[in-house]
Amino acid sequence: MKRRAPRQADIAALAGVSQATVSVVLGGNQSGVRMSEDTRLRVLAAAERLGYVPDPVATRLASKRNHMLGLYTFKATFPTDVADSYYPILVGVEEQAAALGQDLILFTGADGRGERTHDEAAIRRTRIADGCLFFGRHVPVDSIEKLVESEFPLVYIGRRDELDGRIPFVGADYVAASAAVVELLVDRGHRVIRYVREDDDAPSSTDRERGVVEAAAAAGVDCEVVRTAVDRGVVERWSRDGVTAVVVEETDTDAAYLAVRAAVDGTDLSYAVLGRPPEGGTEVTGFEVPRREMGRRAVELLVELITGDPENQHQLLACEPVPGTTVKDVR
Amino acid sequence: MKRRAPRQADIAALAGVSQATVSVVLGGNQSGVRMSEDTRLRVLAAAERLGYVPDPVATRLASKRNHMLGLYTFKATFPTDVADSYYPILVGVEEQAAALGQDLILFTGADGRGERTHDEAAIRRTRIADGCLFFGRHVPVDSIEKLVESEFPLVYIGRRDELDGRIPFVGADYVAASAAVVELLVDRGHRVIRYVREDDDAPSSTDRERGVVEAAAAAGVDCEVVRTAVDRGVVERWSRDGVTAVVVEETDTDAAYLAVRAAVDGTDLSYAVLGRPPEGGTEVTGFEVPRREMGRRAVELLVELITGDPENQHQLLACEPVPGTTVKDVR
DNA sequence: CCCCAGCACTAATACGTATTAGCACCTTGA
DNA sequence: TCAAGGTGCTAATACGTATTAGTGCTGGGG
Repeated sequence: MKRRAPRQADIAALAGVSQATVSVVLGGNQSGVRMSEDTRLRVLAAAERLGYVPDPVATRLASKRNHMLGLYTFKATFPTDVADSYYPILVGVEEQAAALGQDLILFTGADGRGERTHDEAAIRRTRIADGCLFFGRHVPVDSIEKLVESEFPLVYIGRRDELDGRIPFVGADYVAASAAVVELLVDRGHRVIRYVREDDDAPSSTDRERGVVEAAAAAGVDCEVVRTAVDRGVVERWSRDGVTAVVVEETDTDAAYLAVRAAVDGTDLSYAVLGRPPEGGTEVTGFEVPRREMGRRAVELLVELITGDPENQHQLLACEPVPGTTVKDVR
Repeated sequence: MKRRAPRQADIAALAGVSQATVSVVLGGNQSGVRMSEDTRLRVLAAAERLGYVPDPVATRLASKRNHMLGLYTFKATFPTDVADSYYPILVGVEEQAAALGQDLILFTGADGRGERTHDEAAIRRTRIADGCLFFGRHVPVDSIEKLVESEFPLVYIGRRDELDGRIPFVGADYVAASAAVVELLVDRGHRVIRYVREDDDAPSSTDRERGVVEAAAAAGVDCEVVRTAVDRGVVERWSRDGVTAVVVEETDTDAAYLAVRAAVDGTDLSYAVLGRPPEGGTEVTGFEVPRREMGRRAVELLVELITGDPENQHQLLACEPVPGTTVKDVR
């Protein structure tokens, strides 16, 4: 009783032509095969009547494109925490994909646990799409290298420098944005500051550190980098050392930021964040990562890679500064 | 320079066997073909040496299912407003899809504008997946009917009664939940209330109205249904008429709710919402729609439909009451 | 009447893997 | 010596579409 989805062969039978003819007609006759208008219309009518939809898998096997973009993230795609940093990225991706007429395949990985492992098989599966976006703090280099080697179009969301720059990406310019935060502190008179960061060497962390350290050096400011947990005790020590401001990295969990905020509360230390924490009353000094725009641009770049005329395979987007209210002037 | 990825045929040549043998060996010999251990090892060794990786596209073409579920929504999939009501649904869908080893295809529609029209072609495209989830206040009946007719597995998120119940769904029991809200008002002594609803006859609206009206009738309470905009003037009139409480429908936009809240502010009218508006200080009396669970269950049901042993094709989930603080006692 | 030039299609094949019927060979027993 | 039964593998085909070389037809000119 179960009617199968219609295929080109069914259309062909209905229209009294061959499967090849159907393929040619539905494909818009790219190769310029001679075809009467009458036949063309008969085929189209038959296709319409049967509600034909091309099988993307077969399409893909037989040729090139199927107008689907993959999206592979190294954790649950829809995090429970709505405020999570990459929701805006997804918004941008979806927007631009729709604008360019591409569907989206979310590769969920097969394990079903939240923490996505770097699953070889799952990553390979991305080949079903015309190309794939990847997102995550780290790169499973071997798997990704295989894809890159075989010239499978892919774009990372976030700067990457693995594989000698052979990984195209759209990222945020954390170096410049972080430097700007430090410069703001300097302008306000701060001369002794601390930088608290995650103990994890993803580019998004090292870039921020670079921006901070370089800007501090350029201004001749004392800036120690701290990779350990911060509490009241640490803050008191800082005060004795003449520290007047703290800069904190922002991450998904915001653990470091929250710790610093709690420890600093009630003191007269200034603080700033290298990003923009979820709203919570006070506007914290820092900058806005253009996540939505990153999503959009990543899709744009990916489609360019697929169609073969990529503009700039390594894009860094500027971050808008957020003045905020958590940095005071130092006399 | 572009080395083709090795195929089973290459392995076969290297190991001195046929492609079929390679397929059998690499497939773990599910069908119990007789095979000497020696040959098996030769094949595996050859595969290893060539760094073979199965082509997922070909694999899927050759087998029947592709382990992809579609998700079609009648507006932008990732709404800009993060608090939007269906984000939690997506979370549930993704969770359960991952748990069941299914990938997700988000059909973006080809037009690229935010407001998704009921796009025939886009809806047909859902056939790409093994089955598809649909979500939206209304049903494009003709398109959906074609899918249902051809026994394409689909599940609506939200109750539907179109097509004589031939549309499987997972919805929320708004009738019961709405009745419970009215019963709570009655318990607190309210005898004259008003029900403000959208002027739109989606099932999620009519179900709520039914719950409210039936519960009011059962309790012998005066409850007029209001479909027009509410402002200060209206509220004042209500007060003169002895109204002590208002019940408001909750929707995506929350326009009605916000209007009522504003109009009621400062008066001593009680109010309750048929749902749970985004946090904004006070906890409003109402109920929690189990959206995430709906997403999960919808995926579950869809997979059952695909594999052929559906439990219950029409599921209504209970909503957890939220006591809240916006209903006062009436002496 | 034959030949050639278009015309309108189609036959054949490729893409890479999965599935299964069945072939060729060997051993054993009578 | 032949049948029966077992072993080890392969030929053939399916999956659905894209591509291209080529086939049969028609009509007009010589």
